[in-house]
Amino acid sequence: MNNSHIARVFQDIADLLELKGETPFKIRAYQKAIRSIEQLPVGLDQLRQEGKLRDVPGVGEAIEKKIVELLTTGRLKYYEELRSEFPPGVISLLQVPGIGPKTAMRLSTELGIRSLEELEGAIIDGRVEGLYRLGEKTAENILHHLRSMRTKEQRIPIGTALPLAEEIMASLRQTSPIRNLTPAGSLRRFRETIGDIDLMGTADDGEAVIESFTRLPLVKEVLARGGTKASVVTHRGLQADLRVVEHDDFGSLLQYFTGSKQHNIALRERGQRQGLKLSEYGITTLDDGRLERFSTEEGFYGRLGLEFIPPELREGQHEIERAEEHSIPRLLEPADVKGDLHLHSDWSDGRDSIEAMAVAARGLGYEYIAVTDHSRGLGIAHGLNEERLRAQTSEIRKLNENLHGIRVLSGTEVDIRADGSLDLPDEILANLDVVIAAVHSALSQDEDRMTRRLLGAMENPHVDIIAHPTGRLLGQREPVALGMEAIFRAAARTGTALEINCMPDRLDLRDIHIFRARELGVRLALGTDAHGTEHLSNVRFAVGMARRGWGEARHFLNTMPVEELLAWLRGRGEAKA
DNA sequence: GCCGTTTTCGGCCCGACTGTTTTCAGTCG
Repeated sequence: MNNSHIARVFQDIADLLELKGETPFKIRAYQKAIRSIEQLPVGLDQLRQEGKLRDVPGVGEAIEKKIVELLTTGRLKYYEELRSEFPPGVISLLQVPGIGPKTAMRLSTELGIRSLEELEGAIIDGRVEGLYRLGEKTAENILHHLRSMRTKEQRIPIGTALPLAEEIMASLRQTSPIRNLTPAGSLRRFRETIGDIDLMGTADDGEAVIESFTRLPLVKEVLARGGTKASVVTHRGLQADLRVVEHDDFGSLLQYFTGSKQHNIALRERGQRQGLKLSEYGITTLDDGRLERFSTEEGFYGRLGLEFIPPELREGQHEIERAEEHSIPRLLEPADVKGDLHLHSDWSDGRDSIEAMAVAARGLGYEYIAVTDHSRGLGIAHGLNEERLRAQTSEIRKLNENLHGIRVLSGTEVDIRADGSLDLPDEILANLDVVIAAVHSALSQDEDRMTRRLLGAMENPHVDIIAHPTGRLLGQREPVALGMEAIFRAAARTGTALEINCMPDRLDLRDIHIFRARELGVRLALGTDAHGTEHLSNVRFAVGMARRGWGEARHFLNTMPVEELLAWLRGRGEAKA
């Protein structure tokens, strides 16, 4: 029973308690615990063994007991009893926007509705609008949400959302007098998936800005339009909201709309203890009812005695305590990255030549790149055999004599075969500057086998980096079964770096893994896995993940200057051997 | 159900919108 299973059980419990009409505080207590569990960088089973379950924010005596019961028996008596109190299918009605606990219960008990299909039928038959306090408009509204749930994509990868947001912002800046335009919400916090695009800005003439926004070419439908706010649907079916606020309130509002919800709740609870009431309009002193407004977030946090908290850390975990101590680390920034350690050329399945990749990388201000084409086992990707790899290495040597301002390192992305052996012999690997190893096949192996497979690769003294360790593809493929804690400990022990793969559909390792790996002293490496020059800038997505994992420049290989990096790579090989 | 620079008991974030109301319940972010 892993963390997400347990979180799901608690989510069901929270929903059921809502249906039951339990006190909101009890429900919130569950929700707080759920958020914490979802963001936990270690397994609950491990915390239990260490006796640290109660250290998890929101886990007290009762929830701890329930976690232990779930871990040891795989079941939870309280949950089963609670479920038996309600007709089957009621919980599913809560997924529909506009349907809360009260409505769900009435639909279920008065009309016998047990599923979303039955709900749709009942609305069409006109049975729903007959219920007390449920009119025609409400029924219509529910039907609309019900149908759009089917067609609308749930959350989309940040790799799709951010470029789209930037496109919107660029055209809005051109066509309207908006100032301070910036993303808010999960986009600004750099979550790996985004529900909708939230944008904010200031302007003297808010209405003119809103007007321009709703007329942008990529707007497909205008959902709502007011004097200071509008919601539109863009051509990809993604919703975008714009808020135009007064300059003097910009800090308060940006803070509020950046979230996360849990962060804001924690912040307000803290404010309350200081006799302050926090809202999107500012900070009110409870004694005299005086409202202070803030044009910057720094001012807002400062008023609470906190240092500025980078948006990527605002998840309601420990960031507020750290800001109180003024001990928030200086997080990794794009400018810290001095090179790319994972990319492909037209020697394997890349599109561009090594030289073209090198020139593009130089344009980004890099000092070096490592060419890490696939090994022979990946036939479909034109993997290199020993002979071609030797030829490539000598071409790189020649290239380096003629190239200025950038150094090309020789390397490979060697396949880790199903049996754990590597696809190229050690003597070949020994001649390369950088060796990345990765799993590309037999992805359904069980946890024990897969873990041993990766551990074996890490023990090889020539392997420097493990690429995309969990193999997940966002929204398409689950991560492979892997004992992450064992992987992290082995990586720390052997000095093998783990990659944060920058491909927007991978982002692998993910934020909570980065957090834990770093905690255990694992070195991390940023790799774009670029198959063309245009992919090199994807590094920003991994920088975002790194920041969410509280990563600092010192945790990453790519922040070293080239000579230091080469020395590290050589020294590490010797130490392992 | 959690939790403590007021508290081991008594609090618990804050505001807005919508529809169905005649003063507000329900839902959302």
